[in-house]
Amino acid sequence: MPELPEVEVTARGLEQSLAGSEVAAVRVHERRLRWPVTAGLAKRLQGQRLLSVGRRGKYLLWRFPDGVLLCHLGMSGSWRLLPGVAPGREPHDHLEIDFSGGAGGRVQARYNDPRRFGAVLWHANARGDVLAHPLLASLGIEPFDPAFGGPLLRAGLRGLRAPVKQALLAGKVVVGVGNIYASEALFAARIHPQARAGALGDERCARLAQAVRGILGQAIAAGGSTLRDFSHVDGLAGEYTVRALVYGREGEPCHRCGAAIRRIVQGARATYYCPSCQRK
DNA sequence: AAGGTAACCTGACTGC
DNA sequence: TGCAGTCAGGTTACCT
Repeated sequence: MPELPEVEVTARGLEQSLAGSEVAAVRVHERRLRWPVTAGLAKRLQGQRLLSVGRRGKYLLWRFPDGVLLCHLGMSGSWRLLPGVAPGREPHDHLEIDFSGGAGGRVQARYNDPRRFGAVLWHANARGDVLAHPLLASLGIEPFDPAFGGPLLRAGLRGLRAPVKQALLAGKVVVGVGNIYASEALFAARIHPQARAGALGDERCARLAQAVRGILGQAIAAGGSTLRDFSHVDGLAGEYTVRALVYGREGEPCHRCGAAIRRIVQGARATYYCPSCQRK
């Protein structure tokens, strides 16, 4: 589920409803996520006012006066907002945070994560800037940073012998390109997923940078809907119809040239591409 | 030091 | 219907 667009939309939703309100209670039902949920989380959060909710890569950053709640959704995590003091729990609801005193009155945020690949960690301000946290320090540039573009992408890929698909996915050059969007961006840029990352020239890097930004931007505009599941047109006169052009379409005709879409495996992950439109 | 691979987990789906 | 096997949108840790 969660690639960058969904994380971005989640951050905006949380910030809109919860910023300015205060943590009234925290209940941790299951600590065993990717790493154990920080011990004593309730004590650290209790009574603190949520300042903002942002994002770095696919990490959510809940900023409080004393520190930052770092949260990653892994493969199957999600946050839901429930009005008031919502009773009952669904399977895989691992964490609940009750907020009060904000614009929306009492609101509860619940973290659900069937596969438990996600993370919920507290970073105290006393430990320094959260962006220097080991999980964040080596992340690539944000795709919507004005500095990101062909030249920076090319500089980042220089010298890499890995296939460009895997270089994108690694997130060391630019963050936010998940498995679906990697295939989609390469299709949009007409670059073969097995092309050597370091071999891409100025022009193809410029196309790829633009494709990455374009695809992610579209998905955010469409409300963070993930390409794969998105099958219906939304109400706005079909303005934001986002669908996968190659991902999950093995054997189906390419929308650009009609050739059969191929599926290969790179680093144990599926990649889809058009063998005719995309060149090494 | 870049690059490959195993590992973390549950659930949905496929084919016998 | 049941059961085994495969695959899933992410990332780190570890080995070469």
